[in-house]
Amino acid sequence: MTAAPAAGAPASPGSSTASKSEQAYEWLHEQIVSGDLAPGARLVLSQVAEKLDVSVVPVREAVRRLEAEGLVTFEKNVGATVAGIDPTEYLFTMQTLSLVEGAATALSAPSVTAEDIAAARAVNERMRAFLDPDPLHFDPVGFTALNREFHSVLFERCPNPHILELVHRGWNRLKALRGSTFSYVPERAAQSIEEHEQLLDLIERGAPTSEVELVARRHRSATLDAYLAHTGENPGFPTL
Amino acid sequence: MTAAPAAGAPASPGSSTASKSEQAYEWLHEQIVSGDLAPGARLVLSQVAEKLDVSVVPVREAVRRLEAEGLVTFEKNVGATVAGIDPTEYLFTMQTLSLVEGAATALSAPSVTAEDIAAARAVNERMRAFLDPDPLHFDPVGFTALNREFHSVLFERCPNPHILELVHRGWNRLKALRGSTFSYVPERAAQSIEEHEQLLDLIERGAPTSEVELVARRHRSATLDAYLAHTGENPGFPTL
DNA sequence: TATACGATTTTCGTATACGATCCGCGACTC
DNA sequence: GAGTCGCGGATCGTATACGAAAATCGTATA
Repeated sequence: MTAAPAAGAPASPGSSTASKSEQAYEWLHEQIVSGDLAPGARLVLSQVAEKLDVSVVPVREAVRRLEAEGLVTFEKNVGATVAGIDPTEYLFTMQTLSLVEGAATALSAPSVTAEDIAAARAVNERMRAFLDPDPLHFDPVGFTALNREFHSVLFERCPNPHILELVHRGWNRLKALRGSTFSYVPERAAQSIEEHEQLLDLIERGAPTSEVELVARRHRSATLDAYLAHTGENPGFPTL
Repeated sequence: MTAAPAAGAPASPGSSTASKSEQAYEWLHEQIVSGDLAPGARLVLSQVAEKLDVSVVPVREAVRRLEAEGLVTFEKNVGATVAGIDPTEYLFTMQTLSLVEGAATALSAPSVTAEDIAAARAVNERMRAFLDPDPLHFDPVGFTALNREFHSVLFERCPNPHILELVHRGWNRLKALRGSTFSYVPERAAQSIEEHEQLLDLIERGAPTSEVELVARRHRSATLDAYLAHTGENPGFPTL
């Protein structure tokens, strides 16, 4: 993952020594987004503490931060579990991401350089390569990773740090709830790549902010719609 | 403040005893949004702990949660301070709020009842009353409170809990950084009331979601623009 | 007088200890 | 035999204690 700092992490480059609380946070965060800790898994403070060779106090703080980010749920006197089992959660997360990512992409657009565009195109071509050989053993995980890399290039220059962080959080949540949309609806992959081209063209030729936002938002909404169509579900709430 | 639960607060009504960590969180949250703790104020853990008659450990947790919400900033080995001094912070917060509140209002619209509309109209009339007597001693604080009440009615039915929480956080941040826009640009108040009417009409007649979103977003952006025009500043970043 | 250095103080960071709460299992009663 | 009560293990919640880092202030020196 290229440019995807742990959302909310202080991550000051010059920080000499990371506090243990920070270590615990990073370790847990990594375990969760990498999928080593599956959704629903219990997080026992003392066990985590022992594993990292620290006391429970820093671990508690780390868990609280993860809770605020929505990566874990916490119940008083019961404990923490890795969040994200519920499928409606997936819907809400995708919808929120379409909102904030659309905005972030639009706000980034004016600052995106020709090099950025070129880099994004390169990533998109690598995604296309994933498609070609044989539609049958398509690798949704690798494809999704590239997908994030592609979009990262386009939204990382967002000047509004709040919105940018919301985008990071959204992506992290999605990564935590394993199986991306592309696992369920591989057909969507090809269309996605085409929309990426369209988006790049738009940015390249300096299209109005509002238009970039709309296209970026729809791009993600379309992925969500594909998922819904596949599961035969009804959103249960209005679409933006 | 009618419907404005502390964002992210577990707040289960049946929770018999609130943990001390929870108490500390609520107390600090209240102090901050009410303005009793001004932006920039230092939060010394031991002092807060003593004041609440608890140990520092629960206070630390509370501060971490507030940090994740953006109400306080935290520096390693230095301590926590109430966030929100920077004027650019204000810009970013308003911009983010315009994004998420616009969406929340649009998503709520289909669920808004005739009673809701009536309630909102009533609030808007009370706002108008604030205006009438004499433009000179206009009360921006009271006006802002009503303003939040008005908008609360329109976005609280948002079915996406993530987006709704983001809206709450945005409003809380704004409240923390004292002096609303209306303090600086009282002229904006009158126009704001008119836009409220317009928004209500739109929702009442079941306008398309996208239109509601646009109007709600612009309504907030316009307040931001008024502020910028007043300070003579340039956004420094694109507008949505 | 300005500056650099070092001691002191303040405050944070973490470990350890102990009480409180919840959950599961077995015994007792109807 | 089914349901309920009570006990014990597991885990969380918080207090206290001590070490570490940073800020502050005073002093000595150029």
